[in-house]
Amino acid sequence: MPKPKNNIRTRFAPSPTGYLHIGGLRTALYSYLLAKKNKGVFILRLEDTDQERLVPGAAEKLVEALNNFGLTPDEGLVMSNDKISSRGKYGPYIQSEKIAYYQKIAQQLVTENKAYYCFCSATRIGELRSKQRADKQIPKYDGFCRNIEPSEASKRLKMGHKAVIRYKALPDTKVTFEDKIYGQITVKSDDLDDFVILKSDGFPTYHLANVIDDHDMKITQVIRGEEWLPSTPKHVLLYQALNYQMPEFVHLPLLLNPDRSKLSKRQGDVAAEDFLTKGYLPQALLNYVALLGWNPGTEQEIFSLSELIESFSLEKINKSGAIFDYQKLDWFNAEYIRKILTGQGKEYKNLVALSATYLPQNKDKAEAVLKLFGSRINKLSELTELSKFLWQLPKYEASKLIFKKSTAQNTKLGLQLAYDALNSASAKQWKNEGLNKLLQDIVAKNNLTSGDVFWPIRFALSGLDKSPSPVELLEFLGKEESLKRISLGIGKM
RNA sequence: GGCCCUAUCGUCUAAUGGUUAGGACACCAGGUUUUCAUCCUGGCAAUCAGGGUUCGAUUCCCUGUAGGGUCACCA
Repeated sequence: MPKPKNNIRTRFAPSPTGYLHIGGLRTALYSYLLAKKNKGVFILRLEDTDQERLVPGAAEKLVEALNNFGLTPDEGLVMSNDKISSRGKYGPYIQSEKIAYYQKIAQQLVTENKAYYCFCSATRIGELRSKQRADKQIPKYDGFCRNIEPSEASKRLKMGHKAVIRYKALPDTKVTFEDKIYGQITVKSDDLDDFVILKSDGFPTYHLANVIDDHDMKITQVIRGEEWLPSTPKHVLLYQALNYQMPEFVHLPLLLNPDRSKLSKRQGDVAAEDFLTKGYLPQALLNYVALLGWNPGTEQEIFSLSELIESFSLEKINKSGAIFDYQKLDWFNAEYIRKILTGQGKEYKNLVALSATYLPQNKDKAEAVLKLFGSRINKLSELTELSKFLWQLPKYEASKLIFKKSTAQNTKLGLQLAYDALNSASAKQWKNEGLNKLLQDIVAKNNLTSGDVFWPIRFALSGLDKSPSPVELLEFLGKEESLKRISLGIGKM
């Protein structure tokens, strides 16, 4: 029996910042898609090796955020019974729980003379760097501790001197690796620093922990943002030094601000959760973000998650960064809202429930409000403002009741006739078709135009230049409230 | 500044060694409608520049230019 050729294992390995970055969402999505496409495994791991930047509850938030988008990990950090837990046999999936192991490996590299203890203080390093900068040199560690004898080093460690472990990069060699997106990349080792792999607090740096974990978790594709491309040679060096099998590197083009810089907090929202609270649907956001830097090779734009899995391929990812365009996102969101509104299933119920959160005083009316404004909004949060006039009597100038092609006389007549007709309308008639016929009849039988009847009623009901149709409003407001508003209108004439 | 990456409408993108360079968003105009939105029709708009290679280059190569990323005991 031949073994399955591609036992794909991908991972999303964020650091716990307290929120899911929109770029991270896309990285997670692509990782998820590649795994699912190949019947592989998608893993969530937490890279929390920076003790100074610990954010409480960050792991939970991350798992939840991913769940919101349907990107549930097969392995690693998962939610069960509202609590975070680990699943899988390659853990720990939280790096801070694995410190001793990283230390052991770092020390092993020292033993093998592939790394060394460095006792330089932060002050010395800082001064070195500023001097180098002043001299227009590349800031780089000068190798001061490179040749300290092992016996000397252990003596100083025993005396309690603080030290980091640095990787010993060999001079005059080249590091070459193949990136699935960017192709072959070669860097001279002289351009590489003797980089730190273990910090003086005993925690590993990203470079070390990431390489060890990806190896331990048998990751086959390292998928991450392009900002990691310059440090990948360091990782390649570590893979070689540790005799690990190299994974495939897949660096994704960056998501950009409108000014083409890396997408940042400064210039708008970057937390996926913020988009959700603003009334973007997770499906829409995911769909939009999927198409930033990747295309299906067809002209299809609307994709469900399963359709994305179906169509996804690494080959269709492009190399240049993509500006995050809110207008296009709005369009996607509007498309999803409109599409969901035509159905009646689970998605529809969900949408109604979501809408209710934007109508805190009138939650029970969410479905009707959605029906009224669904085709008029880009995001659900707009419901709050748009629906305001439904809950309070409109204020407006009498002249506004008159349609531009109409007269005061006809308007007043139209309103009055409509009032009478509506007043005697039965409950059964108080529905879209019935109401429409009723108003049409008034127009036809009294030699009036639509503008003489429909416009003033709509205006009397809404007090707005732009609103849903009078029939829709009548239906929503009900007989009593509608008649009240119309008679107030007549009173103004 | 060193290193690395990138370059098609304003934006996201498709395509090709020979095309009227396609689509979507946005924008504009028209139609439908009582208004708005939806919907329909149409329009505007791009291969960064200069050299090669070639019968022919937007596509391949080089240089330039522009933009970005990165140069931490952060990830």
